[in-house]
Order: sequence, then C-alpha cells, then structure tokens
Amino acid sequence: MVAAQQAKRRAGRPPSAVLGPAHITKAALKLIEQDGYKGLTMSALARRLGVAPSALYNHVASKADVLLLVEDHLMAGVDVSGFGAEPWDEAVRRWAWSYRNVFARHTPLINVIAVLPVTNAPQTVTMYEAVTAGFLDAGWPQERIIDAIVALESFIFGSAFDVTAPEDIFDTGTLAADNPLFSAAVRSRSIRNSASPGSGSAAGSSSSSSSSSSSSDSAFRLGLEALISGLRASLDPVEAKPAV
Amino acid sequence: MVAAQQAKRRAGRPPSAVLGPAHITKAALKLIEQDGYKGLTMSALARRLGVAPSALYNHVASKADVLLLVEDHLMAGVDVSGFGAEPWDEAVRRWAWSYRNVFARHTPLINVIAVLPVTNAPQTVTMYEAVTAGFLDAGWPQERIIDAIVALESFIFGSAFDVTAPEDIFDTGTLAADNPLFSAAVRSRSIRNSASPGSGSAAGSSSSSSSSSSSSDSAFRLGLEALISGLRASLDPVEAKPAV
DNA sequence: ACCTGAACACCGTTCAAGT
DNA sequence: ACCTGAACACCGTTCAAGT
Repeated sequence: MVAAQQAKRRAGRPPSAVLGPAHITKAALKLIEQDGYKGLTMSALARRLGVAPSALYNHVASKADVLLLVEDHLMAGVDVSGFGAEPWDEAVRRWAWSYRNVFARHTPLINVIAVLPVTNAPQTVTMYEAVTAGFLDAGWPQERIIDAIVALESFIFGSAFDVTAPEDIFDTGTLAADNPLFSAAVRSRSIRNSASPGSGSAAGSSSSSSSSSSSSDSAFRLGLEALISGLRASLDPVEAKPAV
Repeated sequence: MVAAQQAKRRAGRPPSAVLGPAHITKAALKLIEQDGYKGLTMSALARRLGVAPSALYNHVASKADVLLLVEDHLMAGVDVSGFGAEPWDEAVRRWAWSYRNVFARHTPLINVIAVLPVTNAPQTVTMYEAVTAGFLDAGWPQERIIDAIVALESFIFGSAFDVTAPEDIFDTGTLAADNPLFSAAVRSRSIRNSASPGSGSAAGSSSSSSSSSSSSDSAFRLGLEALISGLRASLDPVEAKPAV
C-alpha cells in the first residue's frame, strides 16, 4: 500500500529518503506471506517499495542482508516471557514451542541464522540474553549454557523443517515389502494420530496450536520432553566426577 | 574423467546410453566436493558428463531430483551397524554421530530430505529399517518409534547446520554492553574450548573426528546424551498412565 | 529413446549518469 | 546520499529437430 500508485520518480536523490531497514523488512515479510520465499526476489521487493531493484543496494549489501533483517524481526516474536517467571522446564517449553512455530513458516531462514554472526542482529541477541538469564537462575554453570542453548536450538530448527513435511512423507510405496518393520511402524503411527484427534493431556504446548496434534507435534513433544529431562538430569550429578 | 576429451557428438540418439542415475550421482558428488553446492548447477553437471544441459532432463525431472539422488547415495554411508549388535544407547550414539557427520557437509540437502517422500529413496528406507529393528529389539512400542526417530533426526539435522557455523558466530560486538549475561556465557564457553583441547573422556564420538572437540561437537554431545537418556526414561514409566 | 542447440523467463548484482 | 536505467553473468527448464 505504500507506493501503490505514485508519480514516476526521476533519477537523482529524492527530497526525502524513500527506503529504510524498517520499510524493507515490512515489505519482505508481506511478500513472504503472500507467495512464500520463492516470491521474495530483489525485483519483487523493489516493485513493492516503488523503486528500482538497484536502489535496494543503497541500504543492504546483498539479499542475505535482507534475510538477516527478516530473521531478526521474527526473533522478537519468540516467547521468552517464562524465563524469570516460571520454573526452568516450563519456561524452556514455552520458549521452544514458540520458537519452532515462528520458524516453521520460515525454514529458508535457518540456513542463514545457523551461519551468520549475531553481531548485526540485536533482537536475536536480546532473545539469547533472556534465555541465558533463565538458565543462570536455574543454577546452570555459565560455561555450559551456550552448549545447552545450541543443543535445544538445533532440535528446534530441525523440527521446524519437519512441520513443513507432508503427512505421507514416510510412505514406503513399493519398498514396503523389503522393509516390513519400518513400514509397520509408520502405519501404526498414522493410525494412532488419526485415532486420537485432540489428546491434549500431560505435556502441553503452551501458547501454541491448541488442538490438532499433528505428527510433527507429537515428535516435537517427545523430543523436547526428553531433552528437558535429560538436560535437567545432567545438571545435578549423581556422583562427583572429574570435570569434563 | 569420464568424458574429458571426446569426439563431438552429433544430435540424435547415441549408439549406447551415455547417462544414467549412477553417472549423474557420481558427477554431482564430484562437483559438490570441488566447489560446494554453489558449484552444482545443471550446466556444470552436464559439462562434466560431456552432454548438453537439456540431455539431463531425459533422466531426471528436475534439479530436485538430482539432489534426491545424491541424498539417497549418502544415506548408505550412515553407520547403522550398531543396531542388533550393541546396546540401544550405544547404537543410537554411533548412528547419530555418523549421520550428523555425513550431512554436515551437505546441509543444502536437508531442505530436500525433510520434505520429500522416501518412496524413491531406497537407501534411505533401508537405513530406517535397520534403525526401526534396533528400536524394536530395545523394547520400543511400535507406534512410538517413528516419533523417536523423527525427534533424533531433527536434532541431527539442526546440529549439522551448527557444524558449518563460524566459531565466532556468537560474538556480540557492540551489543555486548546491553547483553552482559549472554556475552559472559559465550566468553566462558570459548575459554573452556580452547583450554581443554583433547578432553576425550566419557561420552565418546564413536567412529568420528577423534580429537579436536569443537564447540559444535560439545553441544552435539550434550544434546545427544540428554536425548538418549530422556528417551530411555520415557520408555519405562514410573507409574501406569492412561495411554497418550 | 535420447541426444543437440536455440530459446525462454527468470535471477542477483554492478555501475555510469542524474539530482 | 540516493535514486534510475541499462547491462552483465548467470540460473533451471522447454522444445523442435535430429538419429
């Protein structure tokens, strides 16, 4: 809506700056929402902003820069409100579910996040700061917190991909005869999922998709609960060991 | 080396088929090894095989098809030898480490794997069959096995991305002042990593990078051990519960 | 059936020229 | 400083023509 119909601009510096990081981020998000990441091209982005494609390069160095802008914006939507307010495991649950849900629709960003330094992503660092505070409160030793966060994040990113997978991804087709055990396991899983449509019981998905427990949700729940209990157990050692 | 210098071929069907899935896979792997995934283009692939780019489309429907070919080939390199021969947790460890190590250098494939059906990936299904057998042997109920595999796989894929990240990815730069807790945790982690170069103690990385415990290795170890112990604990319930 | 060669509809990015 | 417009060096894919 910004520059829908606008008097054609001549070359040369405009009286006031037309573009900015906030405008670019907003326009990119709109494009992604409409057509997915295949719709996010520098041309389409420029068109939506009412400028020539080359004008974008006065504000970003590359398309990867645009993706970083979007990523950092999304990080502000990850729910860290549990840290400092709830028990550690409950706060981690809330954080992990919202983190996965945000990036499930933005999996093309994961390549970028996992590789780019956080130096130019202030919202991202703010998110990490809140998580770190929560871990310190729960008694985690400083030097192990980053490993724990990275481990949880790796699980979350991988699980975000899983959300986008089709339900029949494990259909073995003609390979079923040669692989009976796996095929049977796949079958019994899908039966279970279709049988219990709304099994909202113990491990909840706080502030996330309330009902419709899909396959990816049940796998995420199983892994997250295992990670949480396993990480907690690694905190209080049963016997004194030489430091690792 | 296949068609390095070859007499120029005229149009029309050649006397014997020049291409095939095996040739294409091999050539693609060579290109990836040399120049990474940015070097894997249909043009480069065709050049290496001594044909015109359009000739490839007689054997694959798209570039995604080529990636599936490569993925399935790599799956044969994942070590499932522990299942049926070792205790469950040891077999999972061996499998998980080799799985991560294989795909750490092939992260662009993860988008494909996570979304494409396994119907046309026989090696992949064979891998899953071996893993399923190992879980059944360990007493896992059939209908929960796929969730457990998916959870482990999600962690593995996410961790594969982490391997490719630069060591200084968490450097907060000018943001350090506003985020002291996170910055301190990052600092103490890197000190620990540089201090203990070869801390090969308890949780081993069977058949993987023997020494040089990098940051990504320590995070992977922490998460994997937590997942294994957490999943094991979820197997034998302390008290009887209504089925979930 | 399986190849060549030309063409199509795109990409991201650069750069001189303009104000 | 910040825009336009043209150009560059690519992509993946299609298709008629050939044997």
